Amino acid sequence: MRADARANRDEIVEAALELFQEQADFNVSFRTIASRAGVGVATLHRHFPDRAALITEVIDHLDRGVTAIIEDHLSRWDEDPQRAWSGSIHRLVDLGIAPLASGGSEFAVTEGKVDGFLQYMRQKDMRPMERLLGKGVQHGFAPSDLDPYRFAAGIVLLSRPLPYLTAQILPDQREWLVDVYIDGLRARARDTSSG
Amino acid sequence: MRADARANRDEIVEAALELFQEQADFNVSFRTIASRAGVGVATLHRHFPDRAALITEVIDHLDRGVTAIIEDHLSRWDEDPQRAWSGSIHRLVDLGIAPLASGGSEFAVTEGKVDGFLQYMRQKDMRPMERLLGKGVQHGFAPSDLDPYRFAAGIVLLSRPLPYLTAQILPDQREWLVDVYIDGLRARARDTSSG
DNA sequence: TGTAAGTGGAGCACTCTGCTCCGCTTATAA
DNA sequence: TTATAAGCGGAGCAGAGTGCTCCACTTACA
Repeated sequence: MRADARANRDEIVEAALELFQEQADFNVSFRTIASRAGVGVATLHRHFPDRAALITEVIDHLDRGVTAIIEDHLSRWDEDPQRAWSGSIHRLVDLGIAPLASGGSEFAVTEGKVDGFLQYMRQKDMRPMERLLGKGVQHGFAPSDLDPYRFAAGIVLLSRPLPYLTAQILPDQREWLVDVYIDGLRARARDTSSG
Repeated sequence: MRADARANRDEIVEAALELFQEQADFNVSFRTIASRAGVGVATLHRHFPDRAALITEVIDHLDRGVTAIIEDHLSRWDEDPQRAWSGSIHRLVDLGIAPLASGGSEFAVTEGKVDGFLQYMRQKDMRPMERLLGKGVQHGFAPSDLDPYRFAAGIVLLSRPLPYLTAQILPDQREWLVDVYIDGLRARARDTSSG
C-alpha cells in the first residue's frame, strides 16, 4: 500500500469517527465523510467497499483506544489509585464511545446484519475492563455489583453528546456529572461493604 | 373541532413523541409518524402545517409532563422526603426527555430557525424545577452547586435510549444508574456542607 | 337527514443517497 | 530522470425517500 493511500485511509477513519460521534449515528453519508476527510468519494469506496467495513474499522479504532486508556491507568495505579481510577473514567467518557454502543441497533437494522454485528460486539475482549473494575472494587471505589456492562452503560450515557444544551444554554457540565457518577459509585461501595 | 379530529390530533402528538424518543431525533418522516398514529399523511399535515409546529406541540406536552411530576412529588414531600426526592428523579428520567434537549440542535439547523427555537426554550418556566432543587438541597439530598441546568443535563443523559445495549446484550441498567446518580448527589451534598 | 368537517392515499416534484466510471496525477523503483 | 502501476477526484446515474397537495370519499352532528 502506497504511503499516501495509507494516510488517506487514516484520515477517513478519523473523520468517520468524528462524524459518528457528533451525530450519534452511523448513518452519515459517504459524501459527508469523504469531504470531512478531505478526500473524494471514490477514495472512500476504494478503502471501504460498504458501510459495514467502515463501521467495523471505526469500532476497532475506538476499542484500541479504550484498551490503551485502561492499560495506561492500570500501569500507574500504585502511584495514586484514586487518581488512576477517576482519571480512567474521565478519559473513557472523553473518548466519546456512545455511538459505538447505542448506534449499534440502527446499524444492525439498516444493514440487515443483526447477527453479524452482535457476534462482533460479543467477541470484544472484556478483560481489560474487568481488571480495572476488579481494582476499583478492591480499593472501595466501586460497589461489588458493578459488572462491566453496567459500567459500560454508565460511560456510554455520560459520553452522549449534548449539542444543543452545551452550545447554547449552559456550559459543558460533563466533567461535573462524571464526578457525581464517580462519587455515586464510591458511596454505593461503602453501603455494600458495610451493609 | 370535531371529536374525532381532536382524538386524531392527540394520537399524532403521542406517536410523534414516541418516535422522537425512540430515534432520539426530531427528523422522523411525516409518513412514519402518520402511520404510527394510525392516520393518513394529509391528516397530519392538516393538524400541523410544518415540522416546527409539531415539535413545538410535542415539547409543550413533555413540558407539562415534567411540571406535573414535580408538582406531584412536591405535594407528597412531607410524607417522606427521601422517597419524594428520588421518586421524582426516577420519574423524570422515565419521561424520556432526552430528545427535547439534545435533538434541539438538529431541529434548529434543519429548520434554519435557531433563534426562534432558542427563545422558545429559554422562556420555559424553570420555577418548578428550582423549587424541587431547593427542597433537595435543604434536606441534604443535593449539593448546593446543583443548578437547574446541571440537574437537567443529568436527567437528559440518563434518559438517553440505549436500544442496542439494552435489547441485545445487557438487561436495562437504567434504574441502577439513576440510583448511582442520586447517591452521587447526596455524597456531594455531604462534602460541600462539611468541607 | 343534509352538509360541513374531516379523512386517506395516490402521486408530483424534489433532494439526497450509494456507487461507478474514467481521464488525470503522483509515488516509487530502476 | 523516467516508466508505470497505484491511486486519485468528481461528474453523473439510477433509485429511494422526502414534504406536501389534491380530491373523491366518509362521517359526526345540528
